[in-house]
Amino acid sequence: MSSGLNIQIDRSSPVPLYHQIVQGIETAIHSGSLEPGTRLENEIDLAQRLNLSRPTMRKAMDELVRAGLLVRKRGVGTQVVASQVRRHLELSSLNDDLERAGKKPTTKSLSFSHGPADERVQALLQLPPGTEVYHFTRLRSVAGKPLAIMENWVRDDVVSFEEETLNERGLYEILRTAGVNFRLANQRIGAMVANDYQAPLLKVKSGSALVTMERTAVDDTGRNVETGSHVYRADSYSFEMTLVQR
Amino acid sequence: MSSGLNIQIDRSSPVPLYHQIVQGIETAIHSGSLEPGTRLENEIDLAQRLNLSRPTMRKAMDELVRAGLLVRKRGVGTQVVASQVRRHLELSSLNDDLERAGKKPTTKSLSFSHGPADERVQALLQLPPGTEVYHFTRLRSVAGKPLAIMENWVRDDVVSFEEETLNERGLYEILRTAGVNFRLANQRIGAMVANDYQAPLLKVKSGSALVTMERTAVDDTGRNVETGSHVYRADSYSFEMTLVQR
DNA sequence: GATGTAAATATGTCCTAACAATCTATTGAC
DNA sequence: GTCAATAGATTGTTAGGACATATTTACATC
Repeated sequence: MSSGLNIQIDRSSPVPLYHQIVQGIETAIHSGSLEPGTRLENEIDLAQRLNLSRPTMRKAMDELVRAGLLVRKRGVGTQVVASQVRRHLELSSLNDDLERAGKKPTTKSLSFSHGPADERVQALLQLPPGTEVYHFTRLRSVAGKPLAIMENWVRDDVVSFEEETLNERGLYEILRTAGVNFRLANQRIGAMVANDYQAPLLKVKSGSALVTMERTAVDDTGRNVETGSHVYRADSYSFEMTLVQR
Repeated sequence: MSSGLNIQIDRSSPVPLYHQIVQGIETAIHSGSLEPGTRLENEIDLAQRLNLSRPTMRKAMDELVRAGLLVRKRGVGTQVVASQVRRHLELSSLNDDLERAGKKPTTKSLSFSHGPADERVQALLQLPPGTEVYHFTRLRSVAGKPLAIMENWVRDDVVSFEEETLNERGLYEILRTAGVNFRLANQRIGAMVANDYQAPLLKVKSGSALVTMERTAVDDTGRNVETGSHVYRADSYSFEMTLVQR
């Protein structure tokens, strides 16, 4: 079964060629023109037909394999994965995720302070002596329905801002604007039951299930810029991800 | 600050060169000889010094960047990440994880059956007509302490086994032995509170927090081999992971 | 009919080479 | 002194080629 893959390559575009391929195949899969289970043409033919070198084609396929859209097997070929592939758990903020999903999240600041960090936060952010932190708590809602309580600590040598800003823009958006380029984050997902402080804020009964998430984010200079501890209503939120065998 | 990185390369080894580099740098970081924040030599020099081509060196570094151990910045250089990097959330089973951690998990089968799948499982596994499934529930404990209740469905055209086998070996181990090569998995992590069935099995009070995980695993031929729905005691289990910016 | 062998096919690894884009630090002009 | 242009350093992208290794298929042999 030949794939009949037809991708437009624009060599004058600033978008790297391999990324154009990634987008092209992604689109073909999501649009249904590449059905699950389809075997792709082999790398060499495909590269030749699109006037690309094999390394470029391979780099594109590598990305798709890592993203979980394709499966490769030596000596056999490359196949479209036969499953509804979920978006990879990306390094993004809740705010971004919601906006991308077409929702309109609102945020309300519950507390805001600026000063020295306690020992735990100092260790998590590996703060240099003298560096202080912003510490704040926010309630995020969608369509009037509370979704998450978010407590965060941000080092004050990367950005400076006021409490009001947090009501208008997402934290990651603020940090990106300030020139912070996030590269990776360590996070831990668990569960707890809502206590008497959380329950009324999230409009759930005390004792309801909550998803917890703790995250520390690192920027491209290697600094631990931000750490946070969030809780989500379990009936409205869960973490989806695709794991790929290395 | 030069890194003084010294890695032994064995060209007669069957282990790919780029993977030897990955291991070498990983070891150097974990052993402390490459401290967090250290700038590595540039790719070209490093490749030359180890008698490798730059693409090979880059491939190794790519992996380490994806694994969250290194951070690269164009025009600047490559740095060791200044954070305690957690192991990436891998495509592995709970049993594997526990054994790797030195624990000795025990498993008790709670139910076992073989027959046609219901609609939901049929869709999740994209079962071809006529294919049936094994359906079973297990309780996993560590040091006598119950940790998780695991309900799984496995298509019967990849493996055949008995209930007793599940008490002795992990599911993924059984499947791998049967020649299944897992490539990726889609999973969703959430939370719930323990109901009256779960609570006594896990030896927690009804209403305690549980972490939930649903997973469907795909093998190297693109088949959805297995799907499962697990619950974990929230006081003993959480999911840790490193997210990397693409 | 079962079994082993070889060829065809596909991905995996590795190399050399060149140029582009970005960031830093320095230099020079005003 | 300040700001802009520039040079150097470093990673990012792309090309083309060669050989290795795994898998399947077809064929020959027993």
